[in-house]
Amino acid sequence: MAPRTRELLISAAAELLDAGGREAVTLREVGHRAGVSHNAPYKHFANKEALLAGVAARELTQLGASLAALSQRDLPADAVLRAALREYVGWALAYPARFALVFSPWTAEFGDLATAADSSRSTLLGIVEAAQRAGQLPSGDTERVTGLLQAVVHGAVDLAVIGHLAVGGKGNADPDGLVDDLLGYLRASAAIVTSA
Amino acid sequence: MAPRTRELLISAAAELLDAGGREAVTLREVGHRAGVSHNAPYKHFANKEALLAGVAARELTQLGASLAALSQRDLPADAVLRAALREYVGWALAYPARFALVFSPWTAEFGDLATAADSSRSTLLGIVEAAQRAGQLPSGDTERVTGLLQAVVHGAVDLAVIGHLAVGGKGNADPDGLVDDLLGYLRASAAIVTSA
DNA sequence: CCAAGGGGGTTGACGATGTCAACCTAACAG
DNA sequence: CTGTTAGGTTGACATCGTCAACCCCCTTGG
Repeated sequence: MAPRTRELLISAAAELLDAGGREAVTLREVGHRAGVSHNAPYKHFANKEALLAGVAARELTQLGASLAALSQRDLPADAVLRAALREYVGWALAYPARFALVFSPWTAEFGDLATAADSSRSTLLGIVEAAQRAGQLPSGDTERVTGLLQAVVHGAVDLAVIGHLAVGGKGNADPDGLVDDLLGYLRASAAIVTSA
Repeated sequence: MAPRTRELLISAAAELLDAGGREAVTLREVGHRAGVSHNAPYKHFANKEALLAGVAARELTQLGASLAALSQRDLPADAVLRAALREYVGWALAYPARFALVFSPWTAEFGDLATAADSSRSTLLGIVEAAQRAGQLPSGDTERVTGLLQAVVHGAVDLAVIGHLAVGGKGNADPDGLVDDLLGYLRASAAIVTSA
């Protein structure tokens, strides 16, 4: 009566991931924490990588859902954009190992992951498009603008997580500071691109 | 008379890394490819992570040296900046696994790595400063501008390596296209920021 | 010249881990 | 009632990281 085993396995894996990084996730310990025995995971996942893909898919799905919820609560477009960035940055800084897992190279064979990625990307496209209409981001090819937005934010967050640098010199532990810096930068770029 | 064993080990590890990612790097196979027996690596590195840190340090050092060489050949500042970006992007796309390794979370205990990182960062600072003087990048706090430049480029490259997106919709396999897109974006932001 | 020491290498062992194979059992379909 | 199957179990195996013990030059101080 516990078809929730699959979810328990994913949660246990996420715990281990948070505690000790990817290497700390061992199939056996995952099984143990889920209350099943060392080979039970194979009844739900083809192998270890598939389990990790399951974790990544769950994270991406939740993130996408948060963004979708944001864009439904009718707020001004700039507030939605800011909140979306805070969501993303806050998640990455709170769970750096999950962030690293989600944005690590995946082979194309994990359908769930691809689906979750597509879904959250299209939500993001909607947010960007609204921000464009509100003049908060450069008009023009939404795909392109979204790509650049993703690049700036993802790059800043990744470097902050690693600790290689702090954008704006404010240190890397503060999501709000990071978001403010990035938004300021984006607005400046937006101004010139829209006027060109 | 082969005190080159350490370098051989690093090269072997890099090979395995390229061929199959981090998981494919096994201490035993590294030893074998270097012509020594399993456990010889422990005479040169404390453990597997230290060996990988050695690989990362070598990559970072080489990249830094390339940038330093570029900034010495007296070229116009914008050409140096462009060439530096091409170097970085080309390296990352050619050796995605090394790129992922270098920009993965490192514990602070690897001196070589920190040294290499500091060195190449200061070279980059010099390039950015020259570009600022030439009006190719916004004037103002060089640290901050460098940080943003790094964020945009690193983010775009990381996403391209993963395949999650292509900046500008041009696909992700073309270093030159990526550099052109990024430079166009940077110039646009430079224009507004300097004029403000 | 010799002895001491250590850098660099070897073999052997051990525990942990991913994965395969075989078996079990309860639920459910025909 | 009978077969199938999803979900779980135990046992075994090869591989991997790592530790311990040993060994062989080469250097270096006396």
